Amino acid sequence: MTTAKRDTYTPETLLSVAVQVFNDRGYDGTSMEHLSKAAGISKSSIYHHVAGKEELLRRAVSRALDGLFEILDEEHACVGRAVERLEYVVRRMVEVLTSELPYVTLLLRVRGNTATERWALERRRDFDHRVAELLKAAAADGDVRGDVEVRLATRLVFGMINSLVEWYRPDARGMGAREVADAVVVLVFGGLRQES
Amino acid sequence: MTTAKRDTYTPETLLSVAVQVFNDRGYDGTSMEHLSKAAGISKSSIYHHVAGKEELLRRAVSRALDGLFEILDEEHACVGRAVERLEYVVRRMVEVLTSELPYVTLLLRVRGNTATERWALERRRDFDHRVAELLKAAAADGDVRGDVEVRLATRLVFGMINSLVEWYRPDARGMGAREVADAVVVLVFGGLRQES
DNA sequence: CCTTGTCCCGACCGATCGTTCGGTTACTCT
DNA sequence: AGAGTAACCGAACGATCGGTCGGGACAAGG
Repeated sequence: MTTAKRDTYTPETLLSVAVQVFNDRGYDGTSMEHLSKAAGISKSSIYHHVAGKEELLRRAVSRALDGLFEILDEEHACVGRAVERLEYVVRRMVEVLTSELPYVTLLLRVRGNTATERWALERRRDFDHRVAELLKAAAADGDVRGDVEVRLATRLVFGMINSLVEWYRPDARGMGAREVADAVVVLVFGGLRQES
Repeated sequence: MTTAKRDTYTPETLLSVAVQVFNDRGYDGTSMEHLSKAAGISKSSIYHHVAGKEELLRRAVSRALDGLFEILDEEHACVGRAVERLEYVVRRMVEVLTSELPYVTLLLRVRGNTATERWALERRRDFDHRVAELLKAAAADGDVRGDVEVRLATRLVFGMINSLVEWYRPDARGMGAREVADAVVVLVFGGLRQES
């Protein structure tokens, strides 16, 4: 009775379809007609499951943001030397980006046209600031180079990590999330140059 | 007679206004009504200068792509050790990104919904491949670490550089294009860790 | 059998989309 | 002054937008 198997849509399964289309065409470039074609149900049927287009967006970016913020509550992100906590957060960010790829992709592309989008942008900024403070602490410890501004370095590192959503595809053989996380950590902390 | 001063719009001046609005609201999220408000002329007047919305997009991404491809033709990008050519290209990319910021921003956000957008994506891929070959050559020379896949490293470095369009603003005091270029080169090649 | 509720549909709503058109200004050149 | 034209405008086009509405199909429970 509780979780009887249904072959119909739930708000969650519909969301996974919608997010894919949003990422393909862009949120503004996606019409409810596009969604209905992709989901295989009529346009009006969508409104039986969700309140509208913007609710789909809100659910998606919420899921992405929740996944990111959970990182900061984990033990390894809270205790220990700042530079090690930073490395842990970077690695976990890559893991969340890859495991929640379509949702994070959508989050990183919101422009701020609606109230929902502006709320998403604000929460993103909060997360960025939390990580920036971590890097600042690592710099104060002397574990991170001091010749690059903390704010600037944070943005560049975020840029590298967030670029995952532009090219990472989970089905690519020989390129697991773990391998990407290792590469990101190596490049972020060690750089491109050969260490002889 | 040749370049008599006019206080009216040309396709170029109109483009600079349009690109700003495109970047604010997203291309699909921008209506011709939005453009007319921002430009201070009526919607129909826009069509006196350009063929339509898509031509504005094509002009903008063309300008960005031309600026990027010109880098590869410059002397320092063609002669010398691969790792040094790579460093030059990275530095010049940052300069082009900052000097042509709104146009490159628009370029990096096209999704591929129209023929124009797909053409832009294809040219972008060409450019990426050219730089990837440079990094590959540097790896063959032994000047770049071999424990990270060339393709992966290229994408991550591009991600860091391209993220400029998400936060760099030319009016920010104390943060010139030169300073950003230096920081990018330092981080890309040397990494975040303190070199003692 | 009949009711109840879930799930879905076609038809339609007012609004807005990108674009077109006929016509009016306002400046340039002779 | 008159002709020519670049720049602009309001009104309207068909299409599509996000969303609504009344009702049909179908399974579960009585």
